[in-house]
Amino acid sequence: MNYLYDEDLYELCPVCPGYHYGLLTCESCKGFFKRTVQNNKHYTCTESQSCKIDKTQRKRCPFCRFQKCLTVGMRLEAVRADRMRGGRNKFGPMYKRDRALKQQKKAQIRANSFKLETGPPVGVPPPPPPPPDYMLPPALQAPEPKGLASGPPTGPLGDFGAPALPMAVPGTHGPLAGYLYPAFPGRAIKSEYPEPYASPPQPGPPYGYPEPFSGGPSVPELILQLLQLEPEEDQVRARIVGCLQEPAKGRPDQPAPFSLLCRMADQTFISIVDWARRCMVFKELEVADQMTLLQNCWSELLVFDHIYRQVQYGKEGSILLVTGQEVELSVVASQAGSLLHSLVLRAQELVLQLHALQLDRQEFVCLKFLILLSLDVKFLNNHSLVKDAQEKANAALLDYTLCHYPHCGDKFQQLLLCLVEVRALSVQAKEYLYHKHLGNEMPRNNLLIEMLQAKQT
DNA sequence: ATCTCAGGGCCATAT
DNA sequence: ATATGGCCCTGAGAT
Repeated sequence: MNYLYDEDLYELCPVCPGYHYGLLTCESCKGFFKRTVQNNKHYTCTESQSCKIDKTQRKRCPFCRFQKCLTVGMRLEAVRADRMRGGRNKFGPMYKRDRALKQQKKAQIRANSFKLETGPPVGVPPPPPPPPDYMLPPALQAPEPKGLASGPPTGPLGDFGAPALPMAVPGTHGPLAGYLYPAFPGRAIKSEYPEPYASPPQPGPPYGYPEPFSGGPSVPELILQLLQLEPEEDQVRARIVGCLQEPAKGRPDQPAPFSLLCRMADQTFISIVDWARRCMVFKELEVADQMTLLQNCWSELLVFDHIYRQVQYGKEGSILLVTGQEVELSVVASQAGSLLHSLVLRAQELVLQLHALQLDRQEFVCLKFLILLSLDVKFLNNHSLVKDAQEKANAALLDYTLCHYPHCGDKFQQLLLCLVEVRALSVQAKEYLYHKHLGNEMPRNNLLIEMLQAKQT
């Protein structure tokens, strides 16, 4: 008999916290994962791809359940294409480490239950800390994949790292410092959560499971940290909707929808700056470097924010605004003007591409971080910190994609290629903004125009 | 040679 | 009708 029902062997399943046997996961998640991979199932999430997955709710969203399976370290390649039964797979060392950790946990639980008989109740002890070193998965330790393991040749971001715009990259930040601070009253970039809407540091990962699964290939530490920094979509939405409900101080002659759109973009940008300020590495930088980085990437971060919202939203015929409003593309076509319409359509193409690539939340946060740091370090004072972070983020993304999407070997490169398109889109978006600005169509005190102008000085 | 355990399949039950 | 999940079979690698 292989399956033991001895209570001592009941342990938490890392996917849906609950009991399972001597296996890596419970039978239900094992079966679910197997069926999903074998039958090549594709699910979609009706929410924001961050559904809570636990024992009672795991059936509600197969998409998020499968994502969680991948996140905690279940491996696609462990499902055999030939369906051969029996035998052992090639992840011996990984499972050994996991088993060792389980043994430790078991011993602790035993010791604890002994204490229960002799002393006051004691909570379940925390699991042993994961190994301090984030170990590269076997795929990276092996000689292949050629050309990937060593990273792109021209710096961590390859060509993406170099500014594509002909505009001068600010070596000095005099003009910017002069405008960004007034634009953010009481908002020195390094301040410590003074804003009412700024999310406080979150105690744990945003998902249902409290700890990253320590035994499996798991998710690189850097990505886990980035996931924790992600603001709650609901909170961001609530704050922005609240801001937009205040009467506009803009020009009365302006069409209300466009003015609203501009304020929405401004508020989204403020959320992005908040995120950046909480971001590791970025928050360690001196303000001048922070400014330089933000000047370089603000429009790309805005574009990428929009793009990822559409990837999650998943409808082709309409777009989802940060406020939660859905706008039909036909409405965009008829009301937005041709420039904005073509911009939206071009963005939708990238959305489709990323959807096909199955961009997930882990990759999204890592790409966002790469965008934030995507500047040749020669323009910064603290070269080493940023360069090191760029390399780590690239390695984390490569590592994650190889580990969790081994069937599409070049996902890493494809994702970086998408960033090139994000940059191109952001250039087009800035051209659009500038066009509106020249036509005197932008609301007064618009943050994005200030960013645009600061960039050009 | 025997044991282990992580694969797969089956099928009653749930949705 | 389809998905779920508990139970059992299988067989390469470990002992």
